[in-house]
Amino acid sequence: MGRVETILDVLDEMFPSAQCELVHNNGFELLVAVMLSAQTTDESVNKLTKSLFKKYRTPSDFANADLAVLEQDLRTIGLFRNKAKNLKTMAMMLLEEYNGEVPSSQVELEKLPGVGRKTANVVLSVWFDVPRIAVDTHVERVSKRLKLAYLNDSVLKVEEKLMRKIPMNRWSDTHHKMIFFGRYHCTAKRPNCDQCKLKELCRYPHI
DNA sequence: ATCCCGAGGG
DNA sequence: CCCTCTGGAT
Repeated sequence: MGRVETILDVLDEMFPSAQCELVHNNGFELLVAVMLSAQTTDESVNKLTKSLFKKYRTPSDFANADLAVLEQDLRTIGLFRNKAKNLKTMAMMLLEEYNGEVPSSQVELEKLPGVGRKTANVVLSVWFDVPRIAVDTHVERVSKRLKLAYLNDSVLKVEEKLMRKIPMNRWSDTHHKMIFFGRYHCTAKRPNCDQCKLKELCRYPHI
């Protein structure tokens, strides 16, 4: 059995139902939650959005918000000043250019402030069901440890290699399984190598 | 390459 | 104390 097949089998067995853990009720809430999740655990994001989405329900609510107030409402997560500014401007752009709707193309999404390739890929994949692999810190670390990419590959290079090696109809679920694997098992610090079924395929501790 | 930046874990 | 968390803009 090939390396990729082995990895997919083990991931299927470990996390049969991995999915997006950011709580959201619509595409706009998902976009906001993903923007908030940069350098922040989704647990912290969910704790925040639980109250945030009661106060800010629509793009208009963010667009019309006083920036200083919005900053204070985001104070419990990292990078809150950047995120407040980006959310307000993003919401204004949705109203002006997209009739208040979240655009469904990569190019349009990446025009929004604070939205880069990773965030756009998550929205496309999770909300619009477009096959994408969003490479975040977990996916990058796991991919490099399991030799699906070289250590000096950029995140874009990692994404290209994953798309080439993994069947397209497996991109979405495998992405989430790699997230879970990285978050709960193959952690950045002190990974659980003892009972890891992928130990033989791994270059750790050399990254 | 560097900055932004709070919460949680070890 | 230090490191990490589903990054993006400059």
